[in-house]
Amino acid sequence: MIVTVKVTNEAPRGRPRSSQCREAILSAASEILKEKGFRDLTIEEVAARAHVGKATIYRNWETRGILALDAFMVDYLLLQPPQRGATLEEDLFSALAGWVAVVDGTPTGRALVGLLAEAQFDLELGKQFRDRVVAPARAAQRDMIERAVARGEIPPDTDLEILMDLLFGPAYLRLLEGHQPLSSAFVRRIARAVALAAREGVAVRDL
Amino acid sequence: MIVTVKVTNEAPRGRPRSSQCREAILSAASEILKEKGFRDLTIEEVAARAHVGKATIYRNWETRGILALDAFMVDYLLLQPPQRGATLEEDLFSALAGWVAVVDGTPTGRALVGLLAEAQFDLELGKQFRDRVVAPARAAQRDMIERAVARGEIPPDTDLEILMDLLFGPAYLRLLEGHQPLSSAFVRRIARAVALAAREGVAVRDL
Amino acid sequence: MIVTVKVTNEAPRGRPRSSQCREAILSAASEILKEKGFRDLTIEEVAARAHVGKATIYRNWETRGILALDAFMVDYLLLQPPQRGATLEEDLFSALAGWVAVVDGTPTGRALVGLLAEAQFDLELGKQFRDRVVAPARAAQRDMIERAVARGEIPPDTDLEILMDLLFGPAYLRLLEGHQPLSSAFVRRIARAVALAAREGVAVRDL
Amino acid sequence: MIVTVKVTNEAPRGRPRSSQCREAILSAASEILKEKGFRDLTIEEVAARAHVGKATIYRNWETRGILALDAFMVDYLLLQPPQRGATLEEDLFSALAGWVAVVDGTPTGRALVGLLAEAQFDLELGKQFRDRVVAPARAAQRDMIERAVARGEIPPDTDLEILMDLLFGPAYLRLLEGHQPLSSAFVRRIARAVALAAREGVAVRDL
DNA sequence: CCCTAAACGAGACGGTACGTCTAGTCTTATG
DNA sequence: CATAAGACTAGACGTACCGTCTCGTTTAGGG
Repeated sequence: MIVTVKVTNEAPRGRPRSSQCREAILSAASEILKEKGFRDLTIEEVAARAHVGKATIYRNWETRGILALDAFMVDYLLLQPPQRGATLEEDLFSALAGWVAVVDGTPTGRALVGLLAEAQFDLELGKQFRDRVVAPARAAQRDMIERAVARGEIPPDTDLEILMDLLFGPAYLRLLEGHQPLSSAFVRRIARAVALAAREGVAVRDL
Repeated sequence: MIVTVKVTNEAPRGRPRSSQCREAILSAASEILKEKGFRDLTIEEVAARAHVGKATIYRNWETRGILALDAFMVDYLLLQPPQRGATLEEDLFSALAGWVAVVDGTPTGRALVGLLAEAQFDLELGKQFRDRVVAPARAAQRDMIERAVARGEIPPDTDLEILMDLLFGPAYLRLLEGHQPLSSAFVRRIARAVALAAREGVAVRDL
Repeated sequence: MIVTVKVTNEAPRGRPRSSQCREAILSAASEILKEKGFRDLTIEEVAARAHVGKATIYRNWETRGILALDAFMVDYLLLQPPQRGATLEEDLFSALAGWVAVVDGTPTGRALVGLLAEAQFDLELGKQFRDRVVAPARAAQRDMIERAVARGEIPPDTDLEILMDLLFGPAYLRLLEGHQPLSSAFVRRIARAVALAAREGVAVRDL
Repeated sequence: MIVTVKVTNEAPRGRPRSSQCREAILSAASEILKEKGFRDLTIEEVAARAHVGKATIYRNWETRGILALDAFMVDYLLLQPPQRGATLEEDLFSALAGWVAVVDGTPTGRALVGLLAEAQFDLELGKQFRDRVVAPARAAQRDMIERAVARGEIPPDTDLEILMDLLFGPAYLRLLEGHQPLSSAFVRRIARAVALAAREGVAVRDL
């Protein structure tokens, strides 16, 4: 497959790529992703539903995975609600509970898992997933930690990454393995444990 | 697809199924799983490498996923080392460090993720994954908790499930998303945080 | 493309190729050839009409051209009538008139031209066309010449090839270029001219 | 497809059609015709080689076939040499030998066959082929017959069409089917046979 | 010791989807 | 307004696998 990416800043020649097209393709892909999941999302069907030639899809997206990521982002980002509580534990709870609401038993959740699996092999997809999903989420969560530091709840050099991994990791695990439900009791306890660890300085950088 | 499962205890008629066959298939599947990952494991290639007809594979395994699970188990179980330390934190550390050694940057790790993704759609695979991978692991870990209870380190009605999710979840997350390395500093801090939470009774059942 | 042709006389292994299949494909191809001509005969449509996978077609025929040749043969050979007259001119007339009836304004005629054009590029098709269409026709015509020799109408070492080219060439030309009709007056005159040339020994070998 | 044909004689508005363009297109088409033959001449490649938009080609030529005919004409006409001998047979021989030299084993010959095949389906191409290739050739050949009539070699009401079909038909046949070579012995005998037929009045109109 | 019946290898079968290519049309900016 | 460039819809190309099937060939019991 060949995807030409413009590098120079010459004047663009020929017919410009249609944004209508891109939107039709994304919304078709999004539909299929919800109905059938990532595994059964085929370029052929996206093209048919969007009334678009297959070449137009290949012209705009390098791989099926990256197309699916774009389609996934629409729903995933829209549903992420920001929250601000009085204590770190409250913030942690609402962040995790919000995520659980979006992914537990939903098409979005299944799509997320499918993308993660695909990203193990499609390295470009992995990179984009980190840049476009993980990094923005972490940036948004940084504020939560900073406010807790400002309140004096936790040490100033607390490592955001470890704390967020401790918070979301257990939930990812239950989402993936399905061995236990993502109940609100679970969310509450995880938030409490993470808050405790943070307060006790387990996550400070120079440990 | 039709897989006949014998229920009655009649005498088996005809040529018995060959265990040589099963082994050849499993080892071919295992090879491919390591070389190319779950996504690129095709029945066609397994059959060719094992010098076996495709029907023989379909006769013995319901789906590609379950075949891959069987192939995966060989490596995954062999490499799981049991450990017994002096404190809960030591035990948690060695358990997590052992798991990380098996999956971080290894074919086994990539296979694990592929299987988890497939299990979102192949429900039977999900069930078998829980029964044959998750459940035995948890059973093995139960001893670790019980010894900590016996030593008086943690409350007696501590919930194993939450504790193990707290321990392994963050590592799964880093394995999946690759946003941060599975360093030994990471493992150490996670073990410390989980031990702390356990001691403080965050995971007791009636919370 | 890869088409395996058996050369050795080993026992055949695996499922034998289905003749039903071959027949269904040929009759679908024949239909399309008549309806739309060689240019618009696509493997895709043959497969669809014959309720057959595309791979089955590619497994049995090297190229679209050779498939079309096989389909063409059915009609072309069936319609070739043998004739025996009292004089060479009568024989020549009935041979040419028979051919004209089969190809003038018929799907078979258009198919013939399409195959000839394709054969300019598909050398294997050209070879098979000569072996399976031209050579048998010439063999059948040889009898006509031999009888004329036996009757003493023409010299004994008359060259069949030249005579037949003189007979059919003009008709091919009108078929191809369509500049003049393939009328029965035309057929009559051509037969007379060829008979005359033959009698006068224009086609003897050592000329 | 839509081809706008100007009927009125209004003053032309806007940028005039470039003749440079037409030439670039024709010479690109001619190149490809020689390299790959008619079957593999694609509008896409012509446009690319001529540094021309595809629309410009469609604006100037109705079909691929007619473009190819235009490209073909350049070579075909250039190479047709006129000849004048002392007898009809000499004239016939030199006419046929000249044609054979142009088409036997040459790209021009293969292009000729491709065009003839295409013309079976593209009726407009067939018409243009007759008007621009066949008709001028016959007009040129008329002189040969008239001179033979003037010399008293052949009857005055000899049918040019039949005679030329008898002359060129056999050569077309060998060109198409390739069953026998277009040797000079072949050309000589055909010329002799046609001259004989003409002398004997086989081609007179009221036969 | 043959008979029976299922398992075996091989690979053909009807399908689906792949990623590429070309057709013929449409839409920009440029001349 | 013609042009070069190239994006657009449409659909065929030849390939790779899917899961099923149909062969001829083993390979065990049970008669």
